[in-house]
Amino acid sequence: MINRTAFPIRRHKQARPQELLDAALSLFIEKGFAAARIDEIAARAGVCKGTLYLYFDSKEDLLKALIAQRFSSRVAISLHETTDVRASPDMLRELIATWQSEFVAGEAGGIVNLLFTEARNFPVLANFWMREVITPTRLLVSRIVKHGIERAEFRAVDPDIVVDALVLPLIAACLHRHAIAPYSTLDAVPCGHADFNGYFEFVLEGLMDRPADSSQSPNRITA
Amino acid sequence: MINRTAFPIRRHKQARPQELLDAALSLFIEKGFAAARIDEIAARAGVCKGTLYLYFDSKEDLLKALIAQRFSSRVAISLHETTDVRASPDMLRELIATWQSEFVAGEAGGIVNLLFTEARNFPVLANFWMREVITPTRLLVSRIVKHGIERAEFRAVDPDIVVDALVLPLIAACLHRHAIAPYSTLDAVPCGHADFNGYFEFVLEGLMDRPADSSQSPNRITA
Amino acid sequence: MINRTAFPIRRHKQARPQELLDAALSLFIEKGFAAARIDEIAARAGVCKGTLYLYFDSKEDLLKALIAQRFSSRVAISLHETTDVRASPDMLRELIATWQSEFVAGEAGGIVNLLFTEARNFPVLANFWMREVITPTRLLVSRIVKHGIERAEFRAVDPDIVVDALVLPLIAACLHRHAIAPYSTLDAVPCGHADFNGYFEFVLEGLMDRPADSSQSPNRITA
Amino acid sequence: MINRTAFPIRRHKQARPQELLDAALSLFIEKGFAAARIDEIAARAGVCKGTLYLYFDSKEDLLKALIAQRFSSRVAISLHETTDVRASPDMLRELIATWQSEFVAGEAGGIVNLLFTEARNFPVLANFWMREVITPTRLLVSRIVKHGIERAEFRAVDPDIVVDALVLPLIAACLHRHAIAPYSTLDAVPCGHADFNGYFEFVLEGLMDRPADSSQSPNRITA
DNA sequence: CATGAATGAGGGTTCATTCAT
DNA sequence: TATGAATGAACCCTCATTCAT
Repeated sequence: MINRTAFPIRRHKQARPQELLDAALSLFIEKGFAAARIDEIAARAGVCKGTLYLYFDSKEDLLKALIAQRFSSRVAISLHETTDVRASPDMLRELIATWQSEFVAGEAGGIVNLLFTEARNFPVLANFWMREVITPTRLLVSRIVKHGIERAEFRAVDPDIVVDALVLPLIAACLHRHAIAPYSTLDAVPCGHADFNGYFEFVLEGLMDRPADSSQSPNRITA
Repeated sequence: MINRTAFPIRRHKQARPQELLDAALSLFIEKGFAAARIDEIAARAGVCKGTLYLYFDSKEDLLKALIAQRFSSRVAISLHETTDVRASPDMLRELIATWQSEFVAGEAGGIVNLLFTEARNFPVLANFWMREVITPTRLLVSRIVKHGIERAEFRAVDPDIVVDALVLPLIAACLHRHAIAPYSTLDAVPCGHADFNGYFEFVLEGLMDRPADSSQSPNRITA
Repeated sequence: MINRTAFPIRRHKQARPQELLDAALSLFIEKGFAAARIDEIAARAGVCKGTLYLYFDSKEDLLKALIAQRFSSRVAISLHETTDVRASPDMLRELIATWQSEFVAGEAGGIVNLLFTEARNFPVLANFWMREVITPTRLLVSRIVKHGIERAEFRAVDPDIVVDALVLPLIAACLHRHAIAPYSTLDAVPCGHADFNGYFEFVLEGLMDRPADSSQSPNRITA
Repeated sequence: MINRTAFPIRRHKQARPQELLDAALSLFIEKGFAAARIDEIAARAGVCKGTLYLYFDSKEDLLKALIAQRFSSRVAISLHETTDVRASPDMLRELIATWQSEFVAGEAGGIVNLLFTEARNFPVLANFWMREVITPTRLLVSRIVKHGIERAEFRAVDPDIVVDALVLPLIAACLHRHAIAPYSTLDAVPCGHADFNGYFEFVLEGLMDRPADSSQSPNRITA
């Protein structure tokens, strides 16, 4: 049908599985798992339907492979790596910036949205989200906060509350960005700032025992 | 088979459409739109499959009717009602408590989750969410904050940031509660406190120009 | 497509399952389980593909239902019923005649052939054949023979050998009739006589201690 | 990948077709024609799937080649060879023993089972069975019996009946052994004696005009 | 109005066959 | 000659929708 012969047909290709995974991920994100058609995934990867089954046992297997690859490696490991680093407000700032750029602004958030959408049908996703993402992230932020409190940089607040203040808005912004924004014509009012810098400083100020000179805050409005 | 009409068990026929809508909503929330079976919706409403089509043209029509009825009226109106009330920190406290009890702790959050899940296939849901929920809520919170700043109760911060701090965690907690928690075996570490009181006080303290005596804060940890 | 409307469409029909079973059996016998198409079974029963799944869970379920119905009831029970009857050579004669007319001459043998063909893929069939058909049949014949020996009507031979002599040829003839004969153009030489009377008398004569006057035997050839 | 030709492990290329035929036959016997996978046949022959198509046009072609080679030559010829031998009871005894050991006890019966199973789809198999196996076998046995009757060793019975008595149980036992026994857990009661000696003597005794001293029969039970 | 048996398009999956290397 | 990745027709099964009763 399609002029395959016009371009050199790529065979014996080791990259096939990855192409299929990429195609599957993009379609799962676009349409959801159930609505994504095997034919379309294969077509997007430039192969026909049967070829997909040379590399993956089933549609569900595609999703599981995606989880194993995209989450367990990239996301989780990148978080664990920072676990040992010395805690500091700058670390928090950096962590939030990374999350924001990757999950809210970037496309990785599509996976998070997929995860929330499909957790019902694939409970392994729910467990993965808790074990590999939420738990280590909350732990990391919690440690930094405790460290700050011990060194008297921060007020003595319940660290879990600070974790909520830092992590939950990012999740909400991520889900809004990928589940709502693309389909709404009314996104003039953003849900969650494109740039969380201001938000982070606000939380940090709330952590400081004495906002020495709050006029320095970039969030201050000079009426 | 049996002449059920002989018994007064049969509800008024006028209630039929509403029973079907209720059944549809509960199943959409439980299983998602795609996975909800017409047979099961009809069965839950106490009628047979064919009867459903006397009242609704299609499965999609069911969801659209639900949107028109449940979303546009109940949820939105309850929020609008509070719009005109005089702004104050207590109002914020109350607003957050209402949200928390209804959407995070209660079952109404299932609708929010459905909304996020199906916005892709039914963009009207995305628009509804923005127009009827997010925009008025943010506007309301924003007014209260501005009012507080004008009266010098609050520091002069960007009101949108406070809105983010108050609204986004509630959304994240709501979605976590309904999309992740029921399917995860690892919810020992909650995502978002069951009770947002502590969180709210933390944000409020961050809003105060001088946390005069922060030892009054319930979040303070007495080392 | 087909002028369904020409004939009154039969709906609400309780006979549907049986019509489907009949259609399935005839196609399984004709083509084997694997080669029988669900579409064709449904068409032969006068319904469309999906209708079949209102009554049976799967293609395999069709076969299992057939086994339960055709084997466990008709064949097995008819054999068990005769278990208590008083043993006699006439009983043997009758038993063999019944088998011959039903399994060799009649269509029931198609089921036996199906059973031999599909036992590999559905071991339950092999067990059923042994438990419900072979074991009780051999037991019955064995009892009759033992009874005859005790009453000195028969020579004292190993009953199992007589069972072999009576049962195995019937099985072979049945399988030949349904697996080979319809597809061979060379069946001029039959494999197993159409009528087992002569064969039975031959075996019976072999059982008699003294073929008193073998000239009475119908098998005797007067050279 | 690895240059296998560097090692003498690679068989002569001329042997390739035969290796494929052997692999195909063994798989056809094990799983049946339809369930045997081309991939597995090729793998068992030590080549890859595509190579098979260098030697055979299709899966069906494989079976046809097998028929031409294995069935028409080996089996049939071995039977024809005995056709000319002088008839005698000992010949019958030997013939039955050969059949028993080869087709019932041995693996050659798998071919017979394959033949019965696939005759429907490949009528040439049915014709082969009749022309090359059944007809000559029955003819041979018939001749021996007639010879015995002429020499007054046997009673004057219809030779076809004796053929049935001798041939059909072997066929039934063969098919039972290969189609039922491997898949049944209830083979405690055998269908057809493992050793047909007793059976043969029983038939032979029935053939004798006067079982002069039947106490010599090994089948006699000494009550 | 209400029923529920029937429909049939469309999905995921298998596997004999092909063909560029 | 040999490979094995790719193909795609055909299968079983699902389920929203229809319609005779």
